[in-house]
Amino acid sequence: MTNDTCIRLQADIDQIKSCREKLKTNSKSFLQLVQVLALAGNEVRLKILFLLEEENELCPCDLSDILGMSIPAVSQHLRKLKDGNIIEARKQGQTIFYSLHNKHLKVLRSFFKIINQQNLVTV
Amino acid sequence: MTNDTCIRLQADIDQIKSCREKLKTNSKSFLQLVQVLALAGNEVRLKILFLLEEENELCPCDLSDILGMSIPAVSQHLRKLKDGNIIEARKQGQTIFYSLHNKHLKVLRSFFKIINQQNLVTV
DNA sequence: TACTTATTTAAGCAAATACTTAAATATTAA
DNA sequence: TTAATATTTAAGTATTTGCTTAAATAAGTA
Repeated sequence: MTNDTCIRLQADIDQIKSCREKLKTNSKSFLQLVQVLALAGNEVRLKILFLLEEENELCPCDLSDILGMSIPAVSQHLRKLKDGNIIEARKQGQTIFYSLHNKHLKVLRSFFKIINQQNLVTV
Repeated sequence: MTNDTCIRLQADIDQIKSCREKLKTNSKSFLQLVQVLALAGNEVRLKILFLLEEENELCPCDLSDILGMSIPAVSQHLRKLKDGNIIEARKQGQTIFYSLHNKHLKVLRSFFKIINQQNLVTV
């Protein structure tokens, strides 16, 4: 703690303590949610998630076609989503179908809801 | 379109077209939502947003104290949130109080709801 | 006026991100 | 077994991110 730390004279010590405790209480929730938000906070990945919700399952090849980007690029996004337990893979022959994982469906659905609502408003 | 493009033999052309259209229809919504998700998808910023919801308003100084990080670091996060119209500033003397901006309250509230729900489940 | 306080801004830098191309893996077809 | 297809992985790179420290603003105080 160097002397350039800013402790306001009027700072409410109790408020600050209470805030620290709130953060501590919810620390796990923050970590979990941040992970999902960070993954969904990328245009390509949000589109992938949205499409998986709409179409149930899609393969990297189709996604690459739909999104107009290279297969490795799509594949790397899928890997991140899979590592985060947000999507899961099903293999059928040489094709791999990705779909939304149950674990974070609730959170994701709240995103999709927003997308659809925004659409109703802005159009 | 190089020859290494992957167009599956069994690809459902209609499905792909329909997906492309869905993306186009929602393109604005994606951009808007992605911006919020990306900003909230950082642990420090999510905590700041959560605290602002809980405490109504806080200054950079208190946030730095609560979060245990330097003032410039906090200030730079606040700037991003302000640039994204997620928070707004009120000046009182030499103190600047930040609070959640109306524009994205709905989206943010859905995040906070998740945090609180997760907490009920995991504890 | 000079000093302290609250905050921002700027420059610098290490780490993370998101792509590219090329190579590796695995399944199916000839 | 060889070739084609679907996908992943790896290496390289430009850009972005999130911090640090130091300096600049701006408001209140002595």
